[in-house]
Amino acid sequence: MHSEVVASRSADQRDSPRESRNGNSPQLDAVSLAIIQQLQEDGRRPYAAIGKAVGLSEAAVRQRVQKLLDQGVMQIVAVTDPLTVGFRRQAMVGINVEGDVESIADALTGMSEVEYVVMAAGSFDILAEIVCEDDDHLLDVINKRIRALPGVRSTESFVYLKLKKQTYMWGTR
Amino acid sequence: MHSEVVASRSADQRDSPRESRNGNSPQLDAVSLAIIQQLQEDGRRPYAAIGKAVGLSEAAVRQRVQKLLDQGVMQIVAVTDPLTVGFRRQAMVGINVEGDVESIADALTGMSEVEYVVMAAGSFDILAEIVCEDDDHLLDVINKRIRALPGVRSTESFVYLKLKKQTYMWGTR
DNA sequence: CTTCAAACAACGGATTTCGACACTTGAGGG
DNA sequence: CCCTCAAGTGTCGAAATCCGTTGTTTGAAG
Repeated sequence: MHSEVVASRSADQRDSPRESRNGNSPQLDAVSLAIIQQLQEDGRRPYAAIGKAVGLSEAAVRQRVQKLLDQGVMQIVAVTDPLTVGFRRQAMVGINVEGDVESIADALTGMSEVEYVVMAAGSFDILAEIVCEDDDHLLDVINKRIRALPGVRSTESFVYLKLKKQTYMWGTR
Repeated sequence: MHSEVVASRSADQRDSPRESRNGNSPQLDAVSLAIIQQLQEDGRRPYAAIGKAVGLSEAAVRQRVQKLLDQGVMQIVAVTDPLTVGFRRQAMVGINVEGDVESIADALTGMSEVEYVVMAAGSFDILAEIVCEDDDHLLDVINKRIRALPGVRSTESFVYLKLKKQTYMWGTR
């Protein structure tokens, strides 16, 4: 009744489970999409309930979910507003680069204060979101670490005042 | 050793479980922080395992987690890179506003294509992340919907080329 | 036709979830 | 000082879930 799904010789890549799921787009089928959608609504929804919703057995759902996690296509995590959890300063930093953009992006990816890195088109080459404990920490990261990277031409910072919305529900529309 | 936390007779508030957890910062204690950290590593980790890690009973962890979810402090969800899941165009939009910034932010919050809204300091008043299916859709949202809002003075868009990092692990450092 | 690997369903035991009840502690109020 | 109330925590048992295993089917390759 439902078929295809990609080959995907499983798990031998042992690299980071949550960074840069780039390279290959595993070509998700409708069933996997439906599973992801279920888990976007509730990351703890039981496998059996998901199976009923998408027309698969509990075991099959479990296999699919495990594979999606292993492949790095999806993470199931708790998400918070850092400002409510003790991190007092947060900012988006727009960065202009001369030379290899991707190597700069990789360097940012390695910084623990940087939660989000995107290569973009427009007046910034890279957008990076930074989470810090206080002003000193933020200043340090931006001025001492990011601006110090060779190839960074300029940066512009946007300090967060208030987080108004944060969703992961593209599936529900 | 650990205390406060509310009763949480469960679920009767049916409002949005995931938008604007602003207003009150519920003042989290160290134990709740530790619980959140556990769930940032694995959103499906069993309560008993979390309890062992943070020094609490399973039931106590269950109550705390439920309360954190009810309060909107935390969500447990599946997170993906939209680009790998069929959404071909994604962008960050910087917005300048004249008049009431918050009402514009609220309007953006109501749009399903807008996944992320932040009020910021700097050369933009608001940053909004948009997820669309294709170029036409993106163009429509930016030009017809966002720019049409009364009070929006100007916008600048940064189309995403590649998502390099996306984590929620501030707890682990 | 045979072989092989992947996906799935079925099953059973271990684990987890979840509601209910009881105990402890601390803050007020009479 | 005692009482009461509220919040947090621990224990327990039944129901549900998770998870490894096994066997079947399907599709592609040899």
